[in-house]
Amino acid sequence: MRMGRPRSFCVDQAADRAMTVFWKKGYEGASLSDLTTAMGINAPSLYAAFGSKEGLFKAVLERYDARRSGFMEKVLSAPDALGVARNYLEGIAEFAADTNGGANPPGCLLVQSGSCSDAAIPEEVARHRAEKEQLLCRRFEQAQKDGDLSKNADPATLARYLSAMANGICVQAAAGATTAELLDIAHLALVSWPVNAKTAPKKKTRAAA
Amino acid sequence: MRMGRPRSFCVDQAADRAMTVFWKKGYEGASLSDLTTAMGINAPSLYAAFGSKEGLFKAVLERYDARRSGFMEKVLSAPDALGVARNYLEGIAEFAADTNGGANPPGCLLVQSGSCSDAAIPEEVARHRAEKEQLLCRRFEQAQKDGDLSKNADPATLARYLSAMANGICVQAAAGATTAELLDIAHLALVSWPVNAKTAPKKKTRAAA
DNA sequence: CTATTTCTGTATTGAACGATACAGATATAG
DNA sequence: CTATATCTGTATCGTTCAATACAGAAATAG
Repeated sequence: MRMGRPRSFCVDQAADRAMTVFWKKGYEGASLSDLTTAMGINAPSLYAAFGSKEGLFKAVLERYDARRSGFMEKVLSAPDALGVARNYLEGIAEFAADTNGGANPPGCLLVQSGSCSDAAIPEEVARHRAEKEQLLCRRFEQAQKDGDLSKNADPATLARYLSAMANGICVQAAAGATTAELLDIAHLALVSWPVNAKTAPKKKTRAAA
Repeated sequence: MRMGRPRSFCVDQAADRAMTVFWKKGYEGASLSDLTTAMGINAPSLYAAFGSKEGLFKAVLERYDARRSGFMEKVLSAPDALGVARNYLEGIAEFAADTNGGANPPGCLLVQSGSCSDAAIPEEVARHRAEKEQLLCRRFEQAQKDGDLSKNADPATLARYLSAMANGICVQAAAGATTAELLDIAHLALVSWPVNAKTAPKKKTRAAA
């Protein structure tokens, strides 16, 4: 054990509790008072552990990613590109409407804080979103090699499309849409998938794998 | 002219200047100091004209709607449902990436401020988004009567789909996507339009995955 | 044991927040 | 003209903000 008085709280648990505050109120809306109360610690402990409010927020984003890494793995492990897309959008639709028993508001933490007096915050959040978009893009590049995605399709565009759709679903969820409504949107979005649609980007029909 | 000393500034112009501040920094991030500086007036004048920071924000939202009412009219006046959808998404894609010569950031004012310590703000913004969604829904109901939209399609779902897509496009724009990228997304989203797709949604009843 | 290190709670910091009191300026009403 | 009403700028209100100083508590190291 390290020298000195041991920490009396769990950093991960504290970050989890801070997450719900940021989620509900946004970065600027979450005051230090809100945060320390929810985390069950005092301000000096927060600063010792996370450095600053921004440091805490970044730690929360990392924790958010860690929580949802299992979801992305499941999405990417689908047997073909369409399966990936379906897993992704359906998963987002269900997740976005899930308030986790009231622990968090509907929507997605990474789609909040779109603007902020400190521009570093929206940029940081956007970076986390872009990470997932890139995972999708890479997966679709592989799908093209595997032959389960049309050579005419552009993996980057498809990934951007899914990402945009997912973000839009989260906005709708935050405004109170039901899971069923979100799933309807997701399914409508999947109709345009190159393998399904007759009017694929750059016209050339291709047999399904 | 009214009794008393006349107002020395234009309310609409002041609201326009406040709009860019809210747009860049969000509701909470925009301080009274930021706002009065941009508006070129002092705090008492702001409070006399708008009542409060929240009152100013609501006035800005109304002004935003007024500015874009011409766009919605043009969108809704398309000859058929697909034309409406295309006008809408293409217009959003172009608008979202347009910084108006640096006057405003990319994205949409109505997609910012997703969370806030005062929940009335996200609700107000969501209400303004929902207004446009309802306009689309009504237009699609009319399109069904006119026969240029499949009877199997659900106008409300289609409107929600377009709205979600538009919001997603705005999120991508705020993160720095180019007009061309946004248009690619928009066009991909239009492929799923019932009139185009062979696999149109056949049942209005909600089905689980 | 003593010395050192690190965390804890209390109490507080200066700055910035949203919002006003006030007095002077400028209009109308009679 | 005087009286009244409304807007203007200055100067400031009390509150809350994010962030710390400090002293005591609780661990290790020798």
